[in-house]
Amino acid sequence: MAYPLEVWQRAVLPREFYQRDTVAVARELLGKVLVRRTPEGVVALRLMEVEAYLGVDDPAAHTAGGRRTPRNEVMWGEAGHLYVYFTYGMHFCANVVTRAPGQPEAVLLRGGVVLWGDELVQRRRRGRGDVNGPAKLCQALALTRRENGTDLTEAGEVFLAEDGFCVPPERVLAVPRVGVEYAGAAALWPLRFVVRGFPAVGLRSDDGAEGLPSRRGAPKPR
DNA sequence: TTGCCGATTACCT
DNA sequence: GGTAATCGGCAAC
Repeated sequence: MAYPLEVWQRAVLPREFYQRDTVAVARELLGKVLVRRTPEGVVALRLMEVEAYLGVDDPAAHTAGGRRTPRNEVMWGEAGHLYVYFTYGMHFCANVVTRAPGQPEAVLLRGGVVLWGDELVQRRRRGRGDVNGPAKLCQALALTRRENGTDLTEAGEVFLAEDGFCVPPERVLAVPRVGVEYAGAAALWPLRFVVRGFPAVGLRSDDGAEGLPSRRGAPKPR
């Protein structure tokens, strides 16, 4: 097959994709391809886990209550840009900005499956190839403060693309977000979206991995 | 200017 | 399951 980078470069997600409802964007980001180019090579990741952050009315968001600081400035701007921040003194986390300017909402990129550049990922992750967790994702893709504000709709050093891969809605799990206990009731909002079977932190990894209704137990969701 | 704590991870028991 | 590592953001003093 042709070098897949060429394929992804021709299928970059347009601005309009990001300018919609944040929950819809989050759900639809699952299955999309995050492409990262550096002098070291190309890494491509199929997104399997994300979290929605709903702006000023979401106590768990950096922009909760209308907070606007140099750090979260990108969230206040145009949709389709990358918001990267530093946390815990040693980690970076990457988000995709959604909605319109003045509506500071975003989707945190938490994990995925490496489609290209596995060797490079292994090197950056010190021998590990798993990309489940926002800081691991940034490490695997070499995303740092330098990439903060990058426009993801241009096929440059970081962008998101569509390649026809489809995640059926019934394979998407909606569960509470991680590490936001301080946000009170909002910590329970089911704004974390995971593709069933993806080995995400704090989730059973054997649930419907083959797309079969394997022991769909007691409570019937929905 | 100070001080607390975080949208985490890895490694220990 | 517990916790150290490690530092910048941000609110309060």
